[in-house]
Amino acid sequence: MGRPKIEIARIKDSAARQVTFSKRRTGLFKKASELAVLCGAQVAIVVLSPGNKPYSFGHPSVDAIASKYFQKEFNPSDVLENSSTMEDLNQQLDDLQAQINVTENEAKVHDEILNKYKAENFTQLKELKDRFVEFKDIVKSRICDFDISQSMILLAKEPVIGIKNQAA
Amino acid sequence: MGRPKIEIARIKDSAARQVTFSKRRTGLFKKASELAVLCGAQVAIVVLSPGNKPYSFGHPSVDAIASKYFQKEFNPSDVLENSSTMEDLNQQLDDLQAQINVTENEAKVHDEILNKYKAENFTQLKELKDRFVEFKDIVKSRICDFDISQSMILLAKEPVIGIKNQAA
DNA sequence: AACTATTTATAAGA
DNA sequence: TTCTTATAAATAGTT
Repeated sequence: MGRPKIEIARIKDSAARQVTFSKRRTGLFKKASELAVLCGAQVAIVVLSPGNKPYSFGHPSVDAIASKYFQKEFNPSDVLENSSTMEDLNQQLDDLQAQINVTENEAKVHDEILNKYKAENFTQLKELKDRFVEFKDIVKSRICDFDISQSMILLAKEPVIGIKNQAA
Repeated sequence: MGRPKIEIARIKDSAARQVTFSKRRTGLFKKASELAVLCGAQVAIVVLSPGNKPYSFGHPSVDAIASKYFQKEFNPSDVLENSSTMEDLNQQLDDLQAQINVTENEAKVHDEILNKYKAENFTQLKELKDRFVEFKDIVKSRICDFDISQSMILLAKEPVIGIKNQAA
């Protein structure tokens, strides 16, 4: 970067941190804008400063992108009964297993390229985290979308107990 | 940028556009990560490709930042907030993010121990896969056992949510 | 998936 | 803060 190479770690000096925050936030938004224009992509960014002050960038808008992102294929009416959803889940699982298998095999072959696969696993890990977030969102939205008093639920490691007792 | 200076306008050639999308998306997420770490900021990015395929980056998570940004209350009742289930999910997410952060930092420090972390990531990956399987099974069992239109879905390690509101 | 020439981003300093 | 400048980092086109 500038003259010195810096390490990516929290900047201790608060004035310097503020300056860097301002510069890099501007740079990030510029990059986002370029990505959107060059590639016809939609990009939404929300940045919260350490003091929780929000800054946002959206192309076309944060709201539009957020609603797409959070709704996705999971609308209250067609969420889980939709067989394609289950197929999606199965497909995702298959893909995941395939990735694991590939990684496992390749890792045995070339010790030299372990680092590369390490990086790929890391990406997968982050993607899985996002998927996990997604699940949580689904749960949350389901709870929001229906009257709690009408329902019972359950997310269980083991199959659900007590639902039938609701009527009782 | 590379050899030629390019103008920021939609790339016409679709193959080239895809390549640029991939490169710049990676670069954008890296910049976002650096901003978050350097400045202690929270950053969420959602990118939708022209084909609407979603990619996301979140530090600590898209979900957490979106919740703050939109200031949404997700609970029609306040049951959820007291739910140990949601807390568990959030805790798991936090742990996951923490693991990711740790790995990310450590990997930069000691190249020599990359393989060790690789192995740990791999373990985490498999554990996540198991968790994903678990989710899927839960979903599937719920679909089998209940009429979706009459039900709500609840993710809980224990069936503790909302029962008390039934009478209300 | 690499390479590399070049542009772009930016850390310090003024 | 804004501008400057040296230098690190990103990346467009190529192979």
